Amino acid sequence: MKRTIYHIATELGLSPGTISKVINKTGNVSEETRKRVLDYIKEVGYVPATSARMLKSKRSYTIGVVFSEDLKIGLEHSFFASILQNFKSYVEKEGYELSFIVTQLGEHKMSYYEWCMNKKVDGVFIVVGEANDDGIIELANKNIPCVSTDIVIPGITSVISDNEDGIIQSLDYLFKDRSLSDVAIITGPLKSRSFYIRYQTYMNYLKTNKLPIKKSYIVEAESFGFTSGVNAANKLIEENPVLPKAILVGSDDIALGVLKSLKEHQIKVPDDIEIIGFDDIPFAKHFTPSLTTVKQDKVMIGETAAKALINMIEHSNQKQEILIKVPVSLILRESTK
Amino acid sequence: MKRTIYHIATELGLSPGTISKVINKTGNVSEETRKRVLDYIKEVGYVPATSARMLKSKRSYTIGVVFSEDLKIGLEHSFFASILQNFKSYVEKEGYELSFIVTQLGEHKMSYYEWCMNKKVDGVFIVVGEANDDGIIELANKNIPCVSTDIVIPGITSVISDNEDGIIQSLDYLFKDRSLSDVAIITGPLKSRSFYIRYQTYMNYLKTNKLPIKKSYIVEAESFGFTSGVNAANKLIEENPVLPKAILVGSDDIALGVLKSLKEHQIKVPDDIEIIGFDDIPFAKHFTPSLTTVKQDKVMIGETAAKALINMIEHSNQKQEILIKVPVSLILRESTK
DNA sequence: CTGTTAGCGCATTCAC
DNA sequence: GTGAATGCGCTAACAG
Repeated sequence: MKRTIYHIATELGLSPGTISKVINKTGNVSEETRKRVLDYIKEVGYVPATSARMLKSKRSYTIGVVFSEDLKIGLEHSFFASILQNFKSYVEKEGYELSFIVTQLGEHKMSYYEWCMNKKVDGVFIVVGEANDDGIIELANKNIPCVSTDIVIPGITSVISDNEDGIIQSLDYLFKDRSLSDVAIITGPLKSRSFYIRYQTYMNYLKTNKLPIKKSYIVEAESFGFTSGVNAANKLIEENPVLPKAILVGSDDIALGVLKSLKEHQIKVPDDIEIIGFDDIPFAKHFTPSLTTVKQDKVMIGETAAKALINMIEHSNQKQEILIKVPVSLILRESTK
Repeated sequence: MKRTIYHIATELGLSPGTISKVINKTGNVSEETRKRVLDYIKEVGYVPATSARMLKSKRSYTIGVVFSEDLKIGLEHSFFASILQNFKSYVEKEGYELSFIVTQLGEHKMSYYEWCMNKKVDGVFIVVGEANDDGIIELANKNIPCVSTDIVIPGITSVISDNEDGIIQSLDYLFKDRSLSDVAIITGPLKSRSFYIRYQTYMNYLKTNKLPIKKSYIVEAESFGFTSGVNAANKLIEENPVLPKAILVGSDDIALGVLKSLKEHQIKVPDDIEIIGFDDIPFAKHFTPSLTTVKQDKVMIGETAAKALINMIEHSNQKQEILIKVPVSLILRESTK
């Protein structure tokens, strides 16, 4: 049977207000009746109707997810999907649920922020989106708890892998442990922030360590995928009669393409050249040769973001621009010696 | 500024009821005022507060998504993620949004169905779940529009790839076009319905075509991934001094593992043995050798499911047990000749 | 400590 | 064709 607080109030000989109080842990209720109500509620399986509660209390225990499709990065993208999955698991344990933010409600087009107001979401998690997207900037400027990953947005908390450290670990390994001399880089599109940071770190590393910088050893892939890796490697090979001893690659997807190109050119990995990727996608360890790479901790990213957001929702509500860096680790496999 | 129908009513010199009528296309409103209201609404960007609307109208324009985590198939699983993505794109165009169904709301544990009632979702899309899960069975038995994919549940509409046809196409190719004699099968865990159907179809094909069935040519992988493919292939090789001419593999993930094992055993693909997978995962075309496989149309599955569900929601509301099969196609690549 | 009451913003009668 | 009244189920403020 469908019940309201009124039903359970009369059934218990109490008033609706009291029921509401015990449910919301607010106001004074004697321990005795509190327990009585709680027991009864559990017994009959009563749950407050979310819509009515939302109407009054102006919140929804729901977190909006920005997963823009404009970038044609959908849920198919395992990296983001995985972060979202881990985020989801965590917030659900805390009693929140997820709802995808859309920019259209029925007929009406609306901004992310309008949608949030309309749905009364408690906070938003920006998984995929562009830092200069108007909708996202509006969100950042309004007073609604926000956490992002991957992209960094002025004014809001971001949880992101320690890209710098990943590159430094890789480079230390190549230059120091392996004592190599020349390390090239094949980066992903530099308009993407993460790729840019990785590239920057590489450049800085060479500079601060007074290592030679060779322009032809720097190639920017035209896109994110395997094929662009193949193309980038082809270009590198073409332009360099003498190849570097190692290549740092901006992402595993691209790196696997690089490996493919190398194989087609009969260049042996890791004997002729060593390769290090970034991400540790599931397939990295299955490829032949398996790929040495910087592992991003998707579980920790998702959970850290979840914790940060819930904390903002339940406590401060204070928005602050923090960059939370999640540690990465270099996984050594066959593509390096 | 935040508005309610009352605001816009007074601003227009009308009454709230009238506004409501034009928004909901109900009752009689003169064409003139209708237009006036519509225009004004658009101008000021008014959108009815969902919570209030839900409270009254008992619906939410939201579709619940069952994406059980019990099977440890999360959003990371690209096949399901992709279907969900395509489903999402479609329903959003139609003005619906997605919300993940959870079984816990705050403190209270609840069933899928209770959650649906509470959230007043208009329908549910079962992406990942077990056919014999109590929660799912309850959903199927209640009067709420439901569509599933991958799993088939008594009483509800399911959208699923034409597994039979995929296997028949593969087998026809191998036996008829290529005139091979022996084709083995490495199937995924048979407790999974899709794998079971594929396996069944293989057996039936051999039987009806009076082809010899060799027990050692039938291997069930212990799990879904790459590694289980390696193991299964190892087992097949071990048990068969004389290898089959081709292997049908239950999924691409497994097939790539099989290719790896073959490579390690110095068995040439496709010269010594030909391989056909199932799914057409993104990586299938990048592997060396690239994998011939049966492509599942994730776009069509997602969209077909969306259409079916929206149709149920907006029209019949009649639940019916239908199995909608989505065509598959054999993609020829290097792993076959 | 508990009960009463007034909305939250909208949709739906039922009058007009 | 339009407006006023009522209630959806709940919370919060206030009385008692």
